[in-house]
Order: sequence, then structure tokens, then C-alpha cells
Amino acid sequence: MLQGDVGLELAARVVAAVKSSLDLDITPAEALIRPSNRPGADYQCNAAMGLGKRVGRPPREVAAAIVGALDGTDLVVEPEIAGPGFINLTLTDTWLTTHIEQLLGEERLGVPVTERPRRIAIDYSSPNVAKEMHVGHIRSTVIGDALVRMLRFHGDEVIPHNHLGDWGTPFGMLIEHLVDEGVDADHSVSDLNVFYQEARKKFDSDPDFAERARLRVVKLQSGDEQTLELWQQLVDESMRHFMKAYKMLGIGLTPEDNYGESFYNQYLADTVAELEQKGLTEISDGALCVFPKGFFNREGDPLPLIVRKSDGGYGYMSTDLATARYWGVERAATDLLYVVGTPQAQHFAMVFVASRDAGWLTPEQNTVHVNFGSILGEDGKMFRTRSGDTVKLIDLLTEAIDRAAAVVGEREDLTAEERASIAHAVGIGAVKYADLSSDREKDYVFSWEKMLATDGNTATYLQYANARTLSIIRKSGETVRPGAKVTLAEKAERDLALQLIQLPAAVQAAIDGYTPHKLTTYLYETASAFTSFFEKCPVLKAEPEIRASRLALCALTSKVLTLGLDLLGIKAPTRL
RNA sequence: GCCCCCGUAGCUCAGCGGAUAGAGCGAGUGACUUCUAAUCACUUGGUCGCAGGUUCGAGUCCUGCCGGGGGCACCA
Repeated sequence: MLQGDVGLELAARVVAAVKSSLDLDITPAEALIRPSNRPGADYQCNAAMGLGKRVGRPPREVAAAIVGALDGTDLVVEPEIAGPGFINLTLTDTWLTTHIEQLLGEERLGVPVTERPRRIAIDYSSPNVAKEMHVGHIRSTVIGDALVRMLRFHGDEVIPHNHLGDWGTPFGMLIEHLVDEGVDADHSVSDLNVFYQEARKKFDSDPDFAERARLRVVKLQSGDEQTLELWQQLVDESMRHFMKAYKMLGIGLTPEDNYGESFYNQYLADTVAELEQKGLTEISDGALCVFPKGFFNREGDPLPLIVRKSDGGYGYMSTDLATARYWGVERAATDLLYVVGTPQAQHFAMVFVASRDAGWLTPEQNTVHVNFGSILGEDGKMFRTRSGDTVKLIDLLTEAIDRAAAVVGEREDLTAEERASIAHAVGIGAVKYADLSSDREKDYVFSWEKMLATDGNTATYLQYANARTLSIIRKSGETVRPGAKVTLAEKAERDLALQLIQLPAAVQAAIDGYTPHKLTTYLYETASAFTSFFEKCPVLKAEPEIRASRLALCALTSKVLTLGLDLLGIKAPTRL
């Protein structure tokens, strides 16, 4: 049984052919196997041109030598050499059908488990306590969750952590405001945004209050019991809110995954002491700083990470160094992933350099800022939190579900419960998919219309295709069994089959670059290949053998779409 | 001023150094008594920001420029 992608197998064959015909050692990557978009060719090998240069022979001659030595009769039909030296590879129908038949019985649909699992600590979501989650939190939360799912499926040990903004100076004013409002009034923080804004307003306008807030910060940091209790109330209330959003979104984060700023607080003094001990710090403008090499401010002077502020307090830079130290040393993670917006790129670059200088991370340990573009308003400007016009996350999700419900409501053959469940899957899926289906590094213009669209490259389209596959199978009254005989007569059937075997490559590509959109693109193409097949190839009315074969294709399509969507954190309802 | 990211069809976006740059939306024409029309087929649409360079081959790599965005000392 072939594990993984066919492209890898083809590459191995080409490597062997190059060795035997040209006596050259090349890597599988150098075999340059690519899926081909040429009619009639499934894959192509682009190695001959480069090798021709290397051995000083015409590329077409090299291509002919490779083809002559290629041991691939079980896999591909006689390859054809085209243009300057492209080798067109077409899978035999025998191989393709056999492979499809085998995949039907395979839980992982051909995706291998990694042989070298890693321990991956991933920081994502990271909302602020006492602030309601808004659209700006979608990206980190949804992308992070998808990465967790994909990496776990890949076989890695994944440790998610939610870096809550639950500590620091704002909590002085928040706690004082809580005291003013009456500690027992359990509804006092029910609307977190209003609560925060009121506290802020009082802090700015009432010097008395501001002074109390400052004193409260000192109490908090010195561990005053009563203050900690109040603080805990704020955190708990916020967590209830976060969990509500996570539950709606189908995000797996729980309070167990909380590693907020308050958690790292206990490590800050040691972290800083260690930096001092290693001679990496210096005092600048009264602040204790680390100056990682290669970073400069606008005057051209070295740019610091301020590890202890001039007032003796610790800021986010100390905390982020403490996280790198904690996950790199204490938890021995092999990979540290931070799903945080692009604007913080320089900050993370500095933290990574400083952490390596401090010896907390070895060269074998990867640090990746899984950055993503900003959410922009319709005006193309940054969607600022303080603009007052932010869309609340819960409102957005509710709206998305309502819109989906309006369409599902027309279905009369479903129970109210089914309709609600479908509306939820479709609405939430639309929002998540909108965020996962484009290159995460690019900025994102917020638009209801785009986010809730149900046509084109959207979650709804995939869910719809899946529901149709299952509808056919349901109506057939049969269960498709592994090993069901498959034949590929029509072009639409073969196109679909070829698409279905490429899941492993798509998953790997998405994992390699932490780029979920590579998977969404593949799934969209798969759904598209299915709908073409659906239009052209009747299943239930076909002759028994064809019918069985097409049912098998439907079944495998459904498995691929369902698994793929699951890796993205999107539900695939059996009916729509 | 320095650094980072982006610039592909009217719009939103894919595109792994390979052949004639692809989808969706929009617009136009067809297709539901037939497995779900939340669909499909066909048509329309491009100086890949500009100029050099590397290469057998550049949307993709390098340099410079133009345009947009972001970051650049005690907020995160």
C-alpha cells in the first residue's frame, strides 16, 4: 500500500531512473514532480532541463534516457516527452482504480502519520480579560485551531496555550471599578465592553479614581488576597464569555489551556535575573534592556527589548521572553508557534533572537511567528479596536447562523432540530472558511457579504457537495464497502478520482507552511470535480457495475470532504 | 529616515523556477417532470505595479524605483 502522495512515489522512481541512466544522485525534490494541468497528463517531471545543463547533453535526450530507465509500468503509461524536455506522466487507470478502492477502506485516506513527531507549543486566540471578543480575534482563534487539528492529525504532540491578557496596569482601574459598582452585583461585568469603557472613562476623568487604580495595581502585584479575589472574578466572568464564543465556534480551547500573562508573572523575575547573569542586559534611560543584534529605531540606534521598565515593572516584552523560556526550556517544545498578527513581526523577531542568545532555544528548536494580515475596514484602513465600531464576535456568529437559518428554513423535510444544527454548521463554517481560505499573511477586508457568501470557494459549497454525495448513497439503500470495484470510464469520473488521491499532498502542504488555505483550495477543487461528476454521471440509474463504482466515488468524496473540513474545524452535515 | 509585508481579470483571490497565468463573483447565453438548481455547461474578461538582472526558462529569485499598509523605547 502506497503511503502518502503519489508524487512522492513518482519522484522515487525518477530518482532511481536518473541514477541508473545518468549515474547521478538527485534528491526526490530535485526530481521536480508536479501535478500537470496539461490535458492528458496527470503529473509532469521537470528535471530533464536542469540535468541536461549539468551533464552537458540536450534536455530532450536526458528526458529520453530517464524515460528509458524508468521503472513505472505498474504506475504510469508510457511517458511522453514534450517541449524542451518535459516528461508527461499519466497514471494508469488500473493503478488509479486500485488505489481508489484501497483508500475506501482507509481511515486516514492515504495521509501518513509522521515518523518524527514533534512537540509543538502553539499560542493562539489570546483575548483580553474584561474585553468582549470582536472580529479581530477571529483570525488568531480560527487559524490556530485549524493548525492544532492538522498537526495533531499529522501525529505531532500539540500543546495549545491561550495567552490571555489577564494581568497588568489596566486591572487596577478594572478592579477599582468593580469595587465601586458593588462586588456582589453579579451582573456588574455582564457587558464587558461597557464595563471596560466605564472604567477607562473614570480613569481618564477622575484623578482620585486614577490614583486608587494605581494603588490597586501595586496591591495586585504584591499578591493582596482580597485584590486577587476581585481579579479572579473578572477573569472568571471573562472566561465564561470566551467559552461561549469558543463553543459557538467549535474551538477546542478550555480553561485548562490558559497560560495568560498572570501565569508567566511568576517567572518574570527569574527570566530577567538570568538575562542579567548572562551579561545580556544593560541599563538604558533607566530601563533594563536587552539589545538583540540587527534591530534599530528611527534614529538608527539599537532597539531594545525592555525587560524591566524604569518604574521597576514588567511589560509584555518580559512576558514574551518568559514564554519562550517556559516553552523552550521547561516544556521542551521542539516548535514554538505564535499565531499573532503581522504588526508584531518585529517584536517576535527580537524575542526569538534574544531567546536564542539567552540559550533558551537550541538551533533544533523552531520558532515561528505564524503571522496574519490585519482586518481592514471598507476604507482600507486598519480596523481599530478603539474606533468603537468593532463588530462583536458573538453578534457576527449569530448573524451568520441566522442567515443560514433563513435558507434552511425553506426545507420542509427536516425537523426543527435538524434545521438549527445545519444552520449552525453552515453559518459558522462560512465565517471560519472565509478566514482560512485566503493566504493568512495578506490583509483582510471585513465584509459581511464576502464572509457570509454561499457560492464559489466557500464552506457552504463544500458542505453542499458533501450532502449531495450522502444523499445519493442514502437513496441507493446500500452501504459502500471497502474494496468496492471501481471503474473509470467517463472523464468526469477519472478527474474526480485523480483529485481524490491528492489529499495527502494537500494536507502536507498546509502543514508545511502553516497555511490552511492550501487545504481549502484542494477541497474546493475536489467539491468542484464532484459536482461536475454529479451533473454528467448519473449514479442510481446506471447499470449495476457502474452504479457500484460511482457509489464508491461518492463515498470516497464524502470521506475526503468530511475529513478535510474536520481538519479545518468545519462541520460537514449529512444533509443540507 | 530605517526595517517588514503587499501590488495578478471590473471586484475578491489561487498560482510549488517550468509549457498557452487559473478560480469565484459580476456580466451574457443555456440547463430543473430526471440522484439536493445553496448547482452545472458555455461565453466574456490580463502590458502579473514599473525598469533592469540571474536563468535554457521568471507572476515566482535578486537589485532599484513607484504605489498601498504596517512597525520602529518602557501599551500588547
